This record gives sequence, structure tokens and C-alpha cells, in this order.
Amino acid sequence: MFANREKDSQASQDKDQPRRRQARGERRIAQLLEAAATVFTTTGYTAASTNAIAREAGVSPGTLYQFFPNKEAIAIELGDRLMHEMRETYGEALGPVDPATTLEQAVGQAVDRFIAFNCEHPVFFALMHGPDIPGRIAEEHDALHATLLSRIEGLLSSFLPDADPADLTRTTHMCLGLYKAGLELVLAHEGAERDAYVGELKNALTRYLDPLVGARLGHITAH
Amino acid sequence: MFANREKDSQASQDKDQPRRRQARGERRIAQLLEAAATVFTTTGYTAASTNAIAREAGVSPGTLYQFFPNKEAIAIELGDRLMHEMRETYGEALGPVDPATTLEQAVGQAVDRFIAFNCEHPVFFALMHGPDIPGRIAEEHDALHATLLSRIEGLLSSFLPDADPADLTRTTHMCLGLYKAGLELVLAHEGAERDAYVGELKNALTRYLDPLVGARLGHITAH
Amino acid sequence: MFANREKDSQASQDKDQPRRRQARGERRIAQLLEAAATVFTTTGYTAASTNAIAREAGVSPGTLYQFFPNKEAIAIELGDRLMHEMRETYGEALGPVDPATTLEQAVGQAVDRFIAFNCEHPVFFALMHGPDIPGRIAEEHDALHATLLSRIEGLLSSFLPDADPADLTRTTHMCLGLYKAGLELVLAHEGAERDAYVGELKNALTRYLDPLVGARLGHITAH
Amino acid sequence: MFANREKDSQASQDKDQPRRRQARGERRIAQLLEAAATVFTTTGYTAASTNAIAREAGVSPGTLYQFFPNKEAIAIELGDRLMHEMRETYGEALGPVDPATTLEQAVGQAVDRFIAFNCEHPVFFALMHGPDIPGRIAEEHDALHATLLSRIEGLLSSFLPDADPADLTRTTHMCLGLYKAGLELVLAHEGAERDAYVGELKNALTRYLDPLVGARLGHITAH
DNA sequence: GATGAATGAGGATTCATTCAT
DNA sequence: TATGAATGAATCCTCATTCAT
Repeated sequence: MFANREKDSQASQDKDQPRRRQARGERRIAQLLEAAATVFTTTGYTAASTNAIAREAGVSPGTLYQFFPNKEAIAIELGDRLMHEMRETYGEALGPVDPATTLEQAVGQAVDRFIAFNCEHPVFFALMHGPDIPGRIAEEHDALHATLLSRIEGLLSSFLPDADPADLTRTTHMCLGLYKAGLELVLAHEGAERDAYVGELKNALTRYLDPLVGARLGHITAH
Repeated sequence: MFANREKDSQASQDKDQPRRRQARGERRIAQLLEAAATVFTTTGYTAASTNAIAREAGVSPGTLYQFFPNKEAIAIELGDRLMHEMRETYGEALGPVDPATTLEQAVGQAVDRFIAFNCEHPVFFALMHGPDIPGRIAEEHDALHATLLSRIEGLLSSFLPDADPADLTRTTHMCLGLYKAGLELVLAHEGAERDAYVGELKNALTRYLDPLVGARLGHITAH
Repeated sequence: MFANREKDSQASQDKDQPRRRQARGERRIAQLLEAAATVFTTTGYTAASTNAIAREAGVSPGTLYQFFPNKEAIAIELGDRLMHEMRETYGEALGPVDPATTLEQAVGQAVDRFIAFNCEHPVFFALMHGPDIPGRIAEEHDALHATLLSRIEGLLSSFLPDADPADLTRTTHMCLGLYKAGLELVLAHEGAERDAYVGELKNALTRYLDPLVGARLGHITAH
Repeated sequence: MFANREKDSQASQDKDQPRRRQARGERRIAQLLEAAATVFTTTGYTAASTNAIAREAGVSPGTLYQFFPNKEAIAIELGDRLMHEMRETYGEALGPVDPATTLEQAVGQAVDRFIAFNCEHPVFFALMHGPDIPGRIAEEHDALHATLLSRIEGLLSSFLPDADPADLTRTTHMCLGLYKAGLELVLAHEGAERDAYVGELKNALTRYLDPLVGARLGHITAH
């Protein structure tokens, strides 16, 4: 499911006993995370039970708890790997390397990637689920959230280099909010309708950001 | 908590025997709904248990089930009353009566009301919670959702009288999505920061809608 | 449903206040018993709830308990009235007045009546249900049971005038057992198959009893 | 309580790791079934609760549900094992191998076995309980019922080789009905009285069946 | 590591019965 | 009488987590 993070796993073979064990552990973990992804996607995070995950993974509950102290930890690790995967796929920066990129292009690309990533890793949606209680993001989704925020902030800061940090943070949060709201709608539809929602999401983000991006070339009102 | 929906309750007092009984029941229902609102707000809808609601209301579980067949029904009734209250407070239409109202003003007023309503009825947030699985809105939140959508659609259609119905629907969904996303952020902050988020939400909505509102006077680019 | 047992209810009209009340009470009781019959028949005695009975009767649970101390009492009263009705319909004796009646005829008639009675009062089956634990007939079915036993014993004793009392009792119990077993099968089928089971039940009873009825004219082996 | 159905459990001991675990589970299952048998016997099937069974077995409710999804499943498994035990004890056929066996002998032996089996497994009675509503045998008792019917049919068909299938089925059902009715009476008494009822049951069955068994040697009227 | 058995508190829901009005 | 609200223990069942093997 995810790129192998232990690049060095084939490196030395001197201590193969513990190594094999670790390898086995890694496999188990991957297996469990994959199962968790399936279950989270199918039933939603809250409704997912550790027993169901273990069953889906074809292992016993006890085994699951040998690798994860609780459900939360599974979600966290899953989120971590997801973010790792995202970084591996799209690089560290979400944003444009080319300074000539217009906001429209940047947003378009970011949204497209965001959607594509979700389609490949549908669990992403389940893990990003907003808090049940405003302001209290569950710890298990926190890291994911933070990573996304920092990626978005990275992108934004290239367009808003002079923005006040507080404003930037706020804008970032708004963007993530719009993203999530749009994603929900996109995933709820299919075919042409889905595409239309993708377009709307891009519009919403572009238009929201455009007035803020006055100082930069290629900003939309320059058309 | 809610406006009395039995307008005729003071009308005739000849049959006060059955009346009094219903009154006690009505009081209990109100009490239970208030308790449910508290619990939903505190723990979120999913995590809320009927026993917890009964406990909060100071009654036994059995009493709760005398009035509501299950948690879902409580949420639905709560949503109904909330929508009723909203209609009573702000009138049937969300939108502007005065055709001279600018989009900015309309959105500003709508958002302000939306936020204010939420602050007075914090459970609103819990009941509006997006689905755990994309596209599968829980039945209990459906009616609330539909009502909100139709209110928003009403507002939008006065600004976009010529829009294609499918487009209008999509725009409506987008607006509700932005609303919800913004609301989450607003509620997560306080004081000046909250106000700032309110402003951002207004911006996001206005800017999203503005280009769609070409034919109307007062449209933002007319400035 | 049942013949009015208070023959004297129209007799004097001097104290009509309490009389009316009693009349009303009788109506309520009849109404409740009818509802109970419906519920017992539909769901079985054990699964029937007093609330369901009250609902079926269109009254409140409290009202039910004004007339019956508990579910058991309802069953008992229902059984009583059923037995009363049976006596009114078929007379005190189940058995043959005419000494020339053959056993076959007597059994045939008794079974036919038994079945017919059941079809008209389907709750009979529910009330006759055997004990869940051998030997411990529920109190609520006890009287019904006893009445049936005595009716059967009456019939049998006319055919077995010289039988040892203990034997007679045993035979009586056996007959009731066969009756009940057969009834279950009869009711479980329809049309021709039902008729066939009725025939089988008659056969089983006749053949079981025939050898015991040596001394009497018309005994089956005399053919 | 029951014969070990895992014949191969002593076979190989190479993989005793998984074996031991299964063994513990098997023990628990046996223990739970035994507890269920006790509770069913004591309170009747309907009144028995899963919690009561767990309590009787000295385990927590959760443990019970690790092995059985619900009460029904317990009853079914219990019935299965009972039938298995019956087959092991009395062989596949209920009936006479020796063609010279008279109906009387065959019925006598079958009844004796039936009663004996019940005395050793008193839960049998609880599981055979007739339906609360005619014709609607609970699923949990269905298999038991079917097995008994097929055993009886096997016995009968050796005596009634030329019978019409529909007649045979009907006769079979009648016999099981008589059996059950008689069993109830037998179990409700003790000592000499019980024996007397056993005799009556044999009589009832023999006499019921005798006329049907015309073509066979040893048929009762041939005496 | 792996298993699967075990836990027990907590979930929703029901029901016979009582009580205030 | 009649109502229907109220009770609370008991129902079945689930689940995160732990433990012996």
C-alpha cells in the first residue's frame, strides 16, 4: 500500500534473526494498517472497531494490540504513512516551483492532486473528518491535520510572502476547510457531476485567494 | 428553549384534563430535547448515548423511550424544532426582500445570522455534522440538511434567477459546505480571532458567488 | 365476544349511577379481554405485553391495571370466559346424552366441537399452551386446564363407568394431551390437509379409548 | 456431557499449539452448552436469558457471545449435539432391524428410549416445546424437530412400506405429537404413576398405528 | 510474536407495574 | 375511572482491551 519506508531492510544480513522479525513486524503493521484503512473507509472512523480491523487483517485482536496500543494509534500511524506517501508522491512542497505559475494553476493542480490522492487512498477522507465538537480535533487526526495545514501554508506563503502570520494561518485554515467541504461533495458524486464539483471547488478556492494575491504576477485579476 | 408550537394551547380551557397531561408530556419532551442538545453539544452526536441523555434530563431510560423511539428520532425532532425556530426568528426566506441589497450585504447578513443562531443553539453544529462516509448523510440529519439547503437555495435564486437548476443546486451545496467549514473554524475560536474568521467566511462566500451574479445590480465587481 | 354473564344487568334501575359504572366497567373488561385475545393469538401468551394489550384495546396501561392486577389475571379471566362460553354453547356435559352413541361418534363430535371452538376463539390455543417446564402448569392456564379435564372426564366416565378413578384420571390426561397435540397440527394446516389431521386426531383418540370401552354397547370392536 | 465429536483430537500432537487453544474454546463451548441446558431446563427456553446462561456457566456475557451469536444459536447447537448423541446411542435408525419385531415391541422400545433419553438429557423437553403460534415453529427448534420426524418416519416406513407419502408424513407428525404430549405427562409424574403414563403412551401409539399396519406380520390384531 | 479466550462496563431498548393528576 | 407519564431492572449484545498459553 505504501512505499517501503525501510529502505535499508535488505542492507545487511548479519543479524537476520531480529531483522526477519522486524520485517515480519513491518509486514504485520502494513497488513493491519491496510485493514484499518478498509474498515475506516467502509464504516467511518468512529464506528470502526479494533476487532473488526483485526478480523479484516486476518489476525487476532491480541496481535493488533502487539503493534498498536489502541485505535487512536492506528489512525495516527495510518495518517503518518498517508502523509509520508503524499510527500513521496508530490514532493515536500505542495506549491509551485515555477514563480510564473498563476494562482489558478496552482490551486487547480493542488485540488487535482488532493482529489486524486483521495481516490487512491479513500481512507484519507475518514481520517480528516472534522471534529464532533468544534475546536477539539481528536488527537488521532491532529498530526494529519497539522501536516496538511503546513503543506497548504507552504503553498500559500509562496503566493502571499508578505502576509501577516496570523492572517496566513487563518487563510490556511480556511483553505483546508474549503478543501474538506469540497472533497465531501466531490466524493458524494460521480462522473460529470463529480467533475463539476471539482470545478466548483477550484473556483471557490481561487476566488477566495485571488484578492489576497495582489502583489504577484499572474494573479487572476491581471487577466 | 423553543417557541411554543401549540399556538392554541391557551385557546380553550374547557378540556384541560387531557390538556394537562399533554402539557406534562410536552414539558418532558422539551426537557429531554434540551438534555439531548446538551449531550450532543458536549460529546457529539455519535458518541451521545440515550442513557446519557436520560441521565442529563434527570429521568429514567424508560421515560425517554416513552417519547422517542430512538436516538435518531431525538435528533430529528431536535432538528425540526431548530429549523422551526430559525424560521420563526428570521422568517421563511433567508434572503433579501429588498432587491437593492448587494450580494455582500446578503451574505454578510446570512452569515451573521447563521453564526448567531449557532451561538444560541450550539447543538446545531453537532446536528449538521457531515457524514462519516461520503454521500451517506444519516437520516437523522437529512431533514435539517434539506431545510438548510432549501433556505440557501431560496437566497441564491434571488441572486441567480436565470441559473440552470443543476448549477443552482451545486452552488447551493457548495455554499452549505463553505458555511459548515467556516462555522467549524468560527466556533473553534473566540474573540477577535472568531470575528476574523467570520470575516473570512463572508469573504469566501461572497467571492465564490460574486462572479455568478452578473446580471444583478449591486454585484460586487460593479464597484 | 362472550355472552353477557350479568343477566341481571337490566333488572333494576334504581341505583343507576353505580350500575352504569359497573356496566362501563364490564364493557372495559370485555374490550380488554378481546384485545388480550388478539394479542395472545398473534404473539403467543409469553411474548404478549400488557402495554400491547392496552394499546390494542385503545386504553392506557393504567386502565388495564384498574381491572386486572397483572397479565396472569387477564389470562385467567379470559380462560374463565372461554370456558363459560364453551359451557353455554355445548352444555355442561361434553359427552353423549344418548346412551346409544358410539365412542366413535362421541369422539368425533367432541373433536369437531373442540376444533370449531378453537376456530371461533383462536386464543384458546395460546391459553392451552403446555408448560415450559414439565409438571409446572402456569397458574394462568390452570383453571382452563382443569375445566377441560373435568369436561373430558365427564365424557369418559359415561363410557367407562367402572374404571378405577386413578385410571380414569390418567386416561383423561392422556386424552387432553392427544387433543392438544392434534390441535396444534390441525391449526398448522389448512383445507384438505387440515381435515385430514382432524380425521387422524379422531382416529388416535378413538383407537386409544376403544379397548377401554369394553362393557358398553356400540363399542368399536362390536362392529 | 456429549461424546467427543473431534475424533481426531488425539490423532496428531505435532501442532498442539493451535490445538490447545481450540481445546480451551471447546471446553468453554461445552460448559456454556451445559449451562444453557440447565437454564433451559429450569426456566424453559423462552424465559432463559443469555446473561443467565453466562452466569450459570460462570463466565461473562461477552464470553458467551464469543462462541454463540445469540440464544437461538445456542439452542440449535444444543439440539444438534443432542441429536448427535441420540444417533450415537441408538444408531441411525430408530426402528427395528429384525422384521419379526411387532409394532408393539417397536413402539415400546422407541418410547422407552425416548423417555430414557429425556431423563438423561432433560433439556430435550425444553427444546422440543411446541410453537406459541400454531404452525410457526421457531427456527431454533426446527432442526431438532426435523431430525426427530425423520427418525420416526424411518421407523414408520418399515411398518408402512406402501403408505402414501403424504399419509406417512401425517402419521409421522401425529406420532411426534403424541410422543410429546405423552412425554409431558410422563415427566410430570414420578414412580409408579410415571410408569403408568409410559404404558399409556405406548398404548396410544400402538393402537393408533396398529390399524395402519395391516400387511405386516406381527401386527397387533393378528393376535 | 501470535493466538483467541476473557472481560465487564456500557450500549439501546423493553416491560410489568405504579403514580400523580 | 381514566390517563399517560414514570420507573428501573432486565433484556440482548458490543467493544476496547488484557491475559494465559
